[in-house]
Amino acid sequence: MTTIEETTRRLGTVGHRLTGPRRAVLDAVDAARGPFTVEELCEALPAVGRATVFRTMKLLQELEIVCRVPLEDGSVRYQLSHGGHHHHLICGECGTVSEFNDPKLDGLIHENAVSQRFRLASHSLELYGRCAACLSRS
Amino acid sequence: MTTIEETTRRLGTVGHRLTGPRRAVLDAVDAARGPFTVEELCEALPAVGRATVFRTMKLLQELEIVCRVPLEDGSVRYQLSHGGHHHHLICGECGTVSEFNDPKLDGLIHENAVSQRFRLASHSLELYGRCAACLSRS
DNA sequence: CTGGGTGCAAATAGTTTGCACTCCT
DNA sequence: AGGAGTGCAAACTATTTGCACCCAG
Repeated sequence: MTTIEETTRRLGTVGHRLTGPRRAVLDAVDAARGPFTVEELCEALPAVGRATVFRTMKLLQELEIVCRVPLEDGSVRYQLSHGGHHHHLICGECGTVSEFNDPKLDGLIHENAVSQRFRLASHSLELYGRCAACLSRS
Repeated sequence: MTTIEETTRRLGTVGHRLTGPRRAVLDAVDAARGPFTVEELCEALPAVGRATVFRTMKLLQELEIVCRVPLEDGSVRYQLSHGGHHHHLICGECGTVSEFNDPKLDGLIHENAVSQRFRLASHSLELYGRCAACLSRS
């Protein structure tokens, strides 16, 4: 099932409308190979209003269709997500962002919270460095 | 040794000047009990120019005197840091941010990077939830 | 005395909001 | 038909920059 089909279905079940602009944003997000900024999305969709792009991106984040990727310099990218809890491997050379998940890691994070008597609600972990492709290329 | 004394020394060794405005920013940072925004710092220091506050904060981050704390909503706070590598426990109720460090955790993060053939340069981990003080209060 | 540092104002970037209008369902 | 969704422009928040002036070393 494509992202678009799946999302169309999800939008419906959650009581949202599938409108032209939303479809356009979704297409653009789906077509993007890697991470992108809202600005880039706006440029790719001159027919869609800026505010709508922002509103739609917020919606897609809530639906876990895209995820927010914070870079080291404080800027933010977005990327089509596989959904669910995960962490990011962010390549500083090519910009590629891949997702990974490790229950052991999450467990250890939880243990730390417990030992500090902290009630953990969520956490975020980003790894910065160079991806395998860039390493082999150099 | 106080933060101010230590920083004065550090500024000198790295070839930076200890000026009035820098001293003022440093005093304000040192006086802050918890995390703060640059905006709050500016309000507390009407005599210091906005740009200088930003420039000084950037400098203090490089010297690891303060650290940047990204909140869940994407906004950013700063806080006097103990320096060195650490992670954050961020209380969504009182806003308190405490630092912690766990070599086992860092080790596991490293293992994940290795298994993905990713050359890890750095990473950041933030835990969001409620601190012990807030939990016992309710 | 001289270059790093500063203040100010303007510029830039990123995001949100008010409101009249549109169009899915 | 009716309310969710949209476009636009203006408002906002956050941060940076150009430039003339200043002062710590």
